[in-house]
Amino acid sequence: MRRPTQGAGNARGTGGSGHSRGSGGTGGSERSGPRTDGPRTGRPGPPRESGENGVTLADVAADAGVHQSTASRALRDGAGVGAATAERVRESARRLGYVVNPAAASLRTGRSRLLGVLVPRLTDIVLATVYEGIEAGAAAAGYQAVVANTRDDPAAQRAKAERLLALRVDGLLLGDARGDTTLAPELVARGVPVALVSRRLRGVTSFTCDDMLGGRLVAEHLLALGHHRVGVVAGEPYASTGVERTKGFTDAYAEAGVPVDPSLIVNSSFDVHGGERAGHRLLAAKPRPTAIFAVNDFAAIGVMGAARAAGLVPGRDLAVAGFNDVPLSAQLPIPLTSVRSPMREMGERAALALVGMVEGRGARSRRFVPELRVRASTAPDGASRAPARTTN
Amino acid sequence: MRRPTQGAGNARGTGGSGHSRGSGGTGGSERSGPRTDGPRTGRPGPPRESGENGVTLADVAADAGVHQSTASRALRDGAGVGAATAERVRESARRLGYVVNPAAASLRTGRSRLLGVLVPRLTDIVLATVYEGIEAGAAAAGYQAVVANTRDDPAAQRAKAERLLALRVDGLLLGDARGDTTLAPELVARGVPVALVSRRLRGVTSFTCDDMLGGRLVAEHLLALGHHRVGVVAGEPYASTGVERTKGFTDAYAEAGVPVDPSLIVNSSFDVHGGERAGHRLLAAKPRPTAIFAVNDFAAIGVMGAARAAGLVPGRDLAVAGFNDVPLSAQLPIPLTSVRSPMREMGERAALALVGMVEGRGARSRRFVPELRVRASTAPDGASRAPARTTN
DNA sequence: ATCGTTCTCGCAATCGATTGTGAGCCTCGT
DNA sequence: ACGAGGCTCACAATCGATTGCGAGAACGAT
Repeated sequence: MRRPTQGAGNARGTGGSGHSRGSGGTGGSERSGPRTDGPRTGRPGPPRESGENGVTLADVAADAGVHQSTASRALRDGAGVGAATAERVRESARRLGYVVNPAAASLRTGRSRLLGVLVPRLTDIVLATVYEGIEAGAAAAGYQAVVANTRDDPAAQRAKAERLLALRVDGLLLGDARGDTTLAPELVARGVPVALVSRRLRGVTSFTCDDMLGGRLVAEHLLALGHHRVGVVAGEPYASTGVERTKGFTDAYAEAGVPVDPSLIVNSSFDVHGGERAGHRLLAAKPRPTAIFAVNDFAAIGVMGAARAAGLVPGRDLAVAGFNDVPLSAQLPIPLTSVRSPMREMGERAALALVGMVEGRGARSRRFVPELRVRASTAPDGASRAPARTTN
Repeated sequence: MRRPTQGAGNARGTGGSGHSRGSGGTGGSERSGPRTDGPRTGRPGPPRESGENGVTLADVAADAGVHQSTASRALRDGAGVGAATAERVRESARRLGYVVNPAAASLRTGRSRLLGVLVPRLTDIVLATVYEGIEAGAAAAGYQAVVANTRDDPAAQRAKAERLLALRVDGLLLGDARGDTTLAPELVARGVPVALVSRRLRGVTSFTCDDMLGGRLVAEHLLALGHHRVGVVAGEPYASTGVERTKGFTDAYAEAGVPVDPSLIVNSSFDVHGGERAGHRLLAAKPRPTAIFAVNDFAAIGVMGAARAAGLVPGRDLAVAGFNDVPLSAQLPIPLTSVRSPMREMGERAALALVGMVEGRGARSRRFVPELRVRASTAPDGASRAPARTTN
C-alpha cells in the first residue's frame, strides 16, 4: 500500500506489518520506468566491484522498498524518515552487509572524515603513545587518522602536509610543530583546520603538557634534595617541549636564589645518543654538577650511560631526572625519576578538538598538568647538604 | 569567477605551435548541446569547496583549452595525447595548483590507493620501525598507508580490519598475525589482497626475518661461550616470531647434544615487564641457568632487571641476549647482545609487494637474514668452560 | 591527387551517496 | 465532512574524475 516504486523482492519472511505495496512490481522494467532515452554514444564498461562487497545504497533501498534518498537519510540521522521505515532500511542494510562508500560520500559532501597527523617519528614512544590517543579519539568521533613521519625536517613536514591535504583530510594535527618554522600558521591562514599536540606555538590551538610546570616540579624536587649545581639536557631548541621544561626548571632555581649556570644547559636530540653526548659534556664541567635534568626520558637514559662511563652510579653519585615517564623508565635497573604527562589523553583530546573545529564547533587550547614520579635515580646529594625527606 | 568553462582566457603568451582546432570554442552553448530538458524539480545547492583549493579538472581543461578527458589523460600517463597538448595541460595544472580529488578518482576507478596496516601497537618500537618502512614503500608506489593498533586482541583485529576495509583500502598489511586465529586466511579467501609483515602464517605471503636462523645464531654464540644450561624467554605463543626464534635456538642446542631443559622455556609478553617476570622465574630454577635468551630486546631488558634484583651482574654472572637490536640496546649501561633484523626494509618491501598484489602483479614471500650483534651482555661463562674467542 | 593509417581529442556516461524541493497521504480540528 | 497542517518519501541533480568509442585531422603511400 505504500510506495509502489519498484518490485524488488524483499524476501524477508516477515509475517504481518502489512506493507504489501498495492501495484506490485509489475515484474518488468528493471530501471526507473519512463526515461527520455538520451543519446547513447559512449559505452563505458563498469569499473569493478564497488567496494567491500558490491552492495550499494541503491541495493539497500530496493530491498527495503524505498528510494535511495530515503535510505540515505534513514542510515544517517534518520531525520525526515518514519521510524518504521528507518528501521526497515537499517535491517536491509544489515542483512545485505551494506557499507557506505566513503569516496562517494566524500565526493558529494566535500568532507572525508579523515584526520591527517604529522609526527617527528613514530619510533619515538612518546609520539607513538600520543598517536594511540589520537587514533582512539578520532575513531570515537567517526573519523580515521592518517599519520606520516616527518623526522622533524621542515621540508618533509611541508611535503607530508601537502600530501595529506591532497588526500583531502578534513583537518591536520601537528605533533611536530617547530618554533623556527611557519608551516602551522600558514596552514591556519589557508583556512585548514589545524591543532597542535605535544608542542606549542603561539596563535595556534594546542594540546600540551604544562611543560613549564613539569620543569618546575623537577627543580623543586632537586632543590629539596640539596642540589645546587645542576645541569640540563635541554633538547632541541625548536621544540617548545624542551624549551619550556628547561625554562620552568631554571626559573624555579632562579627563584630559589640558585641560578643555573648557563654553561650547564646544553641542547641535544631527544634520543639516547643525544642524551649520552650531552651527559659527557656536562660531566666534564669544572665543578661537576651533582644532578642532571634531561627533558626527555631517553635522553636521561643516555645521561645515565655517560655517568656510568665516568665511573658514577646514577642515583648515588649523580641524580638524574627525565621527562614523560615512559613505561621503560620505571623498569630500568636504576628506576628513573621522571615527570608523567598524560600523553595518550593529550592525543585523544586533541583529536576530539580538531573534529570540533572541522565541524564548526571551534576549540580552545588546553594544557594538561604533569606529575612528578620520584624514583631511585634521584637520591639526596650526599656531599653538600642534609638530605630532605620526600614522600615517595 | 570560478571555473570559466568555455573560452577562459588561457593567458599564456605562447605564440605558434598551431593547434588551432577548426571549430574553435564557438564561445556559445554552455552545456552539452542538444538536451532533452528533463524535469527540473530539485534545486540542490552546491556542497562546498571541492577540496584543497577548489580547482577541478574542468578548470584545468578549460585553462588549457582542451576537454576534461584530454586533460585527465594528459595528467595521467599521457597516452593518446599529443606531447605538446600534454605539456600545456600539465603547465595549466601546475599554475592553477590543481590537485586530483582522490574521492572522485576512487569513486570512478574503484581503487583508493590506500593501504591498510594493522599492528599490535605502535608504541612497540619494533613495529613502529616496520611501519616507517611501510609508509616509505607505500609512498614510493604512490599509495598512502593507514595504520590501526589492535593490541594483539583478536576482536580488535577483526574490527579494525573491517573498518579499514570500509574505508576501501586496496589491500591490507598485517603486522599482528596470530597463529591461533583465522582472520588472515579469511581475508585472503574473501579476495582481499593481504600480506603479512614481521610475523608469518602458513599460506599467506609474508615478509619476515628468518627467525629460526636468528635463534640459531644466538644458540651458536652461547654454545661457543660454553653455556650449557640456558633459559629462553619465548614471547607469546601465538606469534611466529617468538615461536620460531625459540625453535631455531633449541634446535641448535639439541643438535649440539645439549638439549634445552623444557622447564627453562617460558612464555611472556614482549615488553619489559613480561621479560622481568619470566626472568625471575628462570633465575629461581634449581641449577640456575648461566644464560638467558629473550626473543625480544625489551624482554631482555626486563631479564637484566630481574638479574640485578637477584644480585647478578648481566654480562658477568649471567649472559643475556635479545632480539631485534633496537637502538636502545647498544646504548644500555651494559650493552645488549642482540640479533639485528632489517625491520625498516621488511616494512618497505612488504608495502611494495602488497602494491604489486593490488595491481595484479602478485608477490612471493620473503625472509630477511638477520645478523648477530655481540655485546657486553654475553660474556664467557666463567664457571664451566674455557671461553671461546668470537670475532666481534 | 586520392585513399588509407595513425594520432589526437571530444562526447557523454558513469561511479555511489547526498540533499533541496515539492508532491502525496494521514491526522486532527472544527 | 472538509480543509489545514505535518510527516514521509520520491525526484533528479550534482560532486569530480575516468574511459570506451568514434569523429576529424594530419600525413604518407601509391
